[in-house]
Amino acid sequence: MPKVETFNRKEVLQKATHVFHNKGYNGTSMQDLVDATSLNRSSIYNSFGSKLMLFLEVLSHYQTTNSDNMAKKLVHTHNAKDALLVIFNMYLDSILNDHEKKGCLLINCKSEMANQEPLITSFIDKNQEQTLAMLEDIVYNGQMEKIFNQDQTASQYALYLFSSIQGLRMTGILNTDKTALENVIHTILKVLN
Amino acid sequence: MPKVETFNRKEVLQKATHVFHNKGYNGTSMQDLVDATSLNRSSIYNSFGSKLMLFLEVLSHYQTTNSDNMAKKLVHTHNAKDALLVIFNMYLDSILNDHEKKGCLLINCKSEMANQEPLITSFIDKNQEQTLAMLEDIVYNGQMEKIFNQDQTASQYALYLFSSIQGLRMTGILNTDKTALENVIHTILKVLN
DNA sequence: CTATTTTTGAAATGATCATTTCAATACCAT
DNA sequence: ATGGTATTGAAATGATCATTTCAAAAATAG
Repeated sequence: MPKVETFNRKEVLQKATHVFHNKGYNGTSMQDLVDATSLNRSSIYNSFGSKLMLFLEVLSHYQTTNSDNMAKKLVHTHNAKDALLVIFNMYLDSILNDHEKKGCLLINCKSEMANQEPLITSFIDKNQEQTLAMLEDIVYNGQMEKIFNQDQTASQYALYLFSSIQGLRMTGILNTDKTALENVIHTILKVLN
Repeated sequence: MPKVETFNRKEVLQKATHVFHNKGYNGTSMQDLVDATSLNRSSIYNSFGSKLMLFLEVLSHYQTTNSDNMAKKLVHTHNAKDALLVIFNMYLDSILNDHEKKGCLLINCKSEMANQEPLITSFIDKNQEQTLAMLEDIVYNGQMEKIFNQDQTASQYALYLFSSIQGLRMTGILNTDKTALENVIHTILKVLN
């Protein structure tokens, strides 16, 4: 039948991700997105609906990419302590590669939009629940293996770790001293031993 | 000589702070500021220069207000551990009172603008240095009093605490369970004993 | 090759953006 | 009171905002 979508949706999403990550949601204009994707304005609306819907898809793509990446690395870990180290080192890497001080897209998004766009808020909320579940699972396993103490429940430690990750990523925007950040990670994880 | 500034500058700054805190820098329009301050558009430009300059003054006012508040509470503390508890409980209070999920203005600002506006970046940088210095001082005193261990230097612990505060404040945007957050604070501070 | 369906391109929409302009107004020193 | 100066109000600026419109182009199925 018809002419079919010619562009590669993932490529377009990646280009849009870069723009939103650089300038934030409110700082990004439709013109920015047209320029970055080299898609026509009407094609964007046709394929994604609106700026907000495109942004939601960008967030989804960003999250999927990152958690796939993490899952791949977690496969090769041997115990819970290893797993947490892998996770924290992934965040450290993204800090050290973030030469433009952009921060984490999801954290920026929460900071910018949690009190403005219900669709965004519930997306972030779901994302957080997933992250907390993953962390709780790791901690629980570590406690079963007697690698981690039981001073707090796995759920409590998970929230602590989640909070620590966000703090690390925010700190890393303006403080990029690798040794100092490694030391922070070491201090964060110490309490679990 | 002339007609003199009729409005109260601090009141205007407070009203502007509310708008910027609610909607972020890019989400706030000059019209929003005119409406909120009931100042004339030209009076704002006349008195503050531009949207960015007004925002910088808002940040400065926000920071001063908060650190004055903190200094007042720190006077009544008896030791370093008390001091840290007072600080973390102030952040906990602002989380529990933040029913609109606005987060911390300074953290939001770093997330939104650290990679965009050099004037903002250097402001935030100075603010961070001050906070780190304060934390280092408290930790140092705690170590002298043998209340805190010396596993890390005061400077290292200060960065860890700074990171933890930012994480707590970000976590508190969507997780406002008081008991859970108190538990996170307890876990954060445990490593210093 | 043609009919059908969708994506395009480019322009138009009307709202809103930050900032400027300038006459009118309000104040203070004299 | 009055002259001089700074603040005001209201409108204008021109750029940019997100989104829509619609004819032209492109691609597949028959």
